[in-house]
Amino acid sequence: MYRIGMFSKLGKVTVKTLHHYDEVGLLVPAHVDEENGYRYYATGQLFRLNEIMALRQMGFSIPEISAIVDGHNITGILMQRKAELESEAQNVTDRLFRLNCYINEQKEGHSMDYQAVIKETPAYIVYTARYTIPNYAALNEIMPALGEKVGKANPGIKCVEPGYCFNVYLDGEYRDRDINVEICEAVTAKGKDGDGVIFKEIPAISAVSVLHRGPYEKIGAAYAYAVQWAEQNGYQIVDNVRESYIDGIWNKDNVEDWLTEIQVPVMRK
Amino acid sequence: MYRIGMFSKLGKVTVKTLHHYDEVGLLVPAHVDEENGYRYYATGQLFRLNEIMALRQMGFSIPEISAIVDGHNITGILMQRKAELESEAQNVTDRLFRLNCYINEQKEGHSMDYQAVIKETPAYIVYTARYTIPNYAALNEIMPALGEKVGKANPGIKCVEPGYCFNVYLDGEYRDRDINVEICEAVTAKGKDGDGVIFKEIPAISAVSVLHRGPYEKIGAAYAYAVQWAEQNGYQIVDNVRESYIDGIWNKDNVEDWLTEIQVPVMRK
DNA sequence: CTACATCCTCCGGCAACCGGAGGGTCAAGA
DNA sequence: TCTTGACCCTCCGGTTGCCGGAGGATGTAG
Repeated sequence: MYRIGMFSKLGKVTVKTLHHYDEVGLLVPAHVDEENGYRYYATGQLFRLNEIMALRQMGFSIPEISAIVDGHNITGILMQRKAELESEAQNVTDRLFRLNCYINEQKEGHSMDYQAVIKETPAYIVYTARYTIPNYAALNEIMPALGEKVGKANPGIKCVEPGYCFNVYLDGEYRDRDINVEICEAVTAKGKDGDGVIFKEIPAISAVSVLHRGPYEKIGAAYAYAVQWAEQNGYQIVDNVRESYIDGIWNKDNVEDWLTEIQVPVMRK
Repeated sequence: MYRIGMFSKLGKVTVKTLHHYDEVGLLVPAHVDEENGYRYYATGQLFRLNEIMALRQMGFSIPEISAIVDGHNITGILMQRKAELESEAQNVTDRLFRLNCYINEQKEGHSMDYQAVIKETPAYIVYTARYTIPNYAALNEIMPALGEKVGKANPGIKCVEPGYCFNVYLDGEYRDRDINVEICEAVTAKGKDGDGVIFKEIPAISAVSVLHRGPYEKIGAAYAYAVQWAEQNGYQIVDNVRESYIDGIWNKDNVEDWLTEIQVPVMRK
């Protein structure tokens, strides 16, 4: 029987770790002196310690290790951890890829015009209406008119502004004229459909988010960047692109201050 | 200017996170009401928020992000993080491999005779002497005699027992007769060489550690397991194998209680 | 005027320990 | 026999990036 310091050297762990394992009941000393509280370990406990360390080195948590060494539901925990590790591996390579993209952009020095980031958007209830518009500027008339129309037809419905008004572009590719667009505005509850207006619930998704500042004519670059970034980083585009209007003609006079978010719905490939 | 709740929805982060970023100075509100402490954010701050989120998704810490977005020593931090991520990727695949090994052994059901674990051994000062012994049992006579001899020749030197007496096997392969062995015993300071005894300092290393219980004749299996495990898990053996004697004839009568640790010095391939 | 949503500031918790304070214990040397 | 130094104990706070909740103030809609 050794005192904790010696046992810690035999097992190559710190005394603090042994204290901790004692406290959580993972490895309790073979004997504890009742007078002074000294912990005494038997050499045979090195087996258990070695197993604990082996499992720790595979990344198991302490409760998991407790379960494994005590023989509870071993296979389940093992398989779960395996899945976790696999997704973690995926994660790390993703991060590495993104970091490399970032470093490259940094080097090329075009001063980071755009920043892509993955965001989880919640589910919304929206009303929608489809249009084919000649150009982006036409939105400035259509959207307020539509809002008013829906508001009148459904008096109880409240709009969940801001940023929760967005458009979905139905064309597979970017274009700046004769655009097929579905205007969506998030509301608190479903109203009744009619007059080209449809209420629907759209699910929560992950999306690549890119912010664009300035007039809508130049938004193609942000759009292109987001799509390219998604492809490069191993994401698959799973739905039409959305644009969410944050600042615009309704609150900013200067076109250069308009702010729009591009959202490209994606999934892991 | 939006209050924190709205801004958190625009940016798809929690209010708690914004509080935290304010507290650590990473993203402070454009304006704070002096009366009630309400935080107000400008839409333009979404750019900074997006950059922060992008960097967080690459795994940077908050101090690192602060440095990056404020433009300090960007390249250094980026490269460092890249290196970290690469070693992390290595780490995760290693873990995964080890876990798979473990799962396989579990399945094959030979009840985990041995457990391999990587340990960091510290540097020691040791005295050494080389012998060719006919079999393991011969150690039981040689080792105490050697200890006594060295003790007499170097009165000031203390032995750092236990477990710090180990043998290094000079044969490249395992054998159970005519063994070339270097006996090493850790001591507190260097003494003077002579009579076949040499003091030396051995450096800290990583080693695969496997515990063996029972007589020395059966130790070959543990030895084999350790070496095989090291190879399978992508480690390179960088030095002769050591055996560290934890329990033996000096304190246990029953041979089945003898406890020995095999240490195979390794490095990442 | 009254809900109700939203905001504020603490405070504690999470995982697996580490570091240190403050104080008791033990063996060896003077 | 006393002292020194190594070792041991418990308790407390800190690490990272937030989350959850308590308790209380504020803002907005009906």
